[in-house]
Amino acid sequence: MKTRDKILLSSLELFNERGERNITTNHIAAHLAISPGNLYYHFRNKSDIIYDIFLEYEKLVDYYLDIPEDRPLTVEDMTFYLESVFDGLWSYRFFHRDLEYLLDSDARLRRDYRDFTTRCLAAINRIFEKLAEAGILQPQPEELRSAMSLNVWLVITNWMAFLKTAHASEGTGSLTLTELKQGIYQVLTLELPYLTPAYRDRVLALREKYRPALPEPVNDPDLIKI
Amino acid sequence: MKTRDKILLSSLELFNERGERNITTNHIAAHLAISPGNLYYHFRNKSDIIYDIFLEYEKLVDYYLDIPEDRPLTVEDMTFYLESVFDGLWSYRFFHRDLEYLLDSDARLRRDYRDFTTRCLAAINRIFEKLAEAGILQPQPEELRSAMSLNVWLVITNWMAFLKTAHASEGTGSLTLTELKQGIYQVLTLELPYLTPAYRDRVLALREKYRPALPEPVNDPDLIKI
DNA sequence: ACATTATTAGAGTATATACTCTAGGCAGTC
DNA sequence: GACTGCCTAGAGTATATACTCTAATAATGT
Repeated sequence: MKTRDKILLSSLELFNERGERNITTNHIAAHLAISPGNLYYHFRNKSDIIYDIFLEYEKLVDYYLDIPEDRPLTVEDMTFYLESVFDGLWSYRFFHRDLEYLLDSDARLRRDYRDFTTRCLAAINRIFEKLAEAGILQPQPEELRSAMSLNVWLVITNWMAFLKTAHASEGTGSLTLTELKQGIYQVLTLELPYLTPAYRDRVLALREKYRPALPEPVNDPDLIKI
Repeated sequence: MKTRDKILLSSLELFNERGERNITTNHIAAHLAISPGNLYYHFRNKSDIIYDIFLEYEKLVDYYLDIPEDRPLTVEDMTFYLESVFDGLWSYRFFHRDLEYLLDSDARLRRDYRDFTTRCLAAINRIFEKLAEAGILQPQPEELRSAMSLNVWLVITNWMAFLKTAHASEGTGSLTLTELKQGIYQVLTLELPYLTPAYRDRVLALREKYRPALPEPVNDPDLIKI
């Protein structure tokens, strides 16, 4: 693998595990056992590394959120979207953690992220629309649909931060992909009132699959440690 | 005013405006025209300043979220809760911005914030319960109510971060209290499907008051700059 | 008046961080 | 074999940051 790609990979790994704020370019170089000079040969600065990682993230999510326009959506599609989005969020979880600072330090990133958000919101909106066309959700006026889409976006992007703060310990091992996907439970909770009778039971059953093991995730007394 | 209090006040102001990450203890001292030594006479370290500010924040929100148990809740109460919570969020907005880092650097804060979250979620839950008792919302099983409360919490605590990222510029002046309160619109959107027919129109009218001026807040092309 | 305590100034320090600079290795190729 | 273009090492640097230390000044009590 090329050094440039190794830098991106290691950076992502370290950022995810310990937070962008805690990882310096020297850390990244040391982790790869290369010299700082070498790192700076491949990237002009730390921002450029982060920007490149964002481009990967963007590409991944755009790929996941591609909506087929030639056929109706199914419950399986919805499951896939939810699973995929949370997978992506997990893989690039450092990004949302320090989002505001990152956007403040890089105008490029700010602009691109803004467009990215707009695209995501439009995709969520379109998914709702198509789920209504497919008879899974009751059709709703555009105004309500876009407010709902925004709520879904807020829940999705904030779910991980919530989990981290709700946890007692700060270790990386105490937050798992499984827990993260309980966010799907929360998103499905948002859809609940709009389900058509025909699909209600089916989606309710799906939601159950993601229900947190303990009655209240917040009160999780860490009896069960991973 | 005592120096100690001036330090807390200035810190909060600077943190809110430029982010905790960008404000050093030397900045705070310089802003107050006092020496670093003086600052460190009053606070052992930066974490202690932040912790004290959190205690204020906690106290404020706990005060706001005090729920009267001797009478039913009204729509005015609900409005008050929403307005108050967003006011508090605005006054201490730096806190949620760097939350994860702050919790990772201070075990005390982590523990206290966890309890704070639990209390807030319980309060939201209780508000929903009492709004149902008052005939404003349809009663729901505890399981759904707590999932809803969590969604409300996620929307509230993430709303500001969303606004900041959705904005094109990074200036502090471009984000206003009015915009922030459009978050109330989003929270009321969550309640919408559970409103009783008797109160539906009234809450819908209330919600309209907070509706974003432009059709899509995300696409806000900054035509109207504050 | 005197002693004690609380507060403040301001220079200073150890460490970290993002980044630079120079020298050189290594593959291919004429 | 030497030239060229890409890659790498590693020492080094300017700046920032959280925090310390000493001495002086103000406030307070007796």
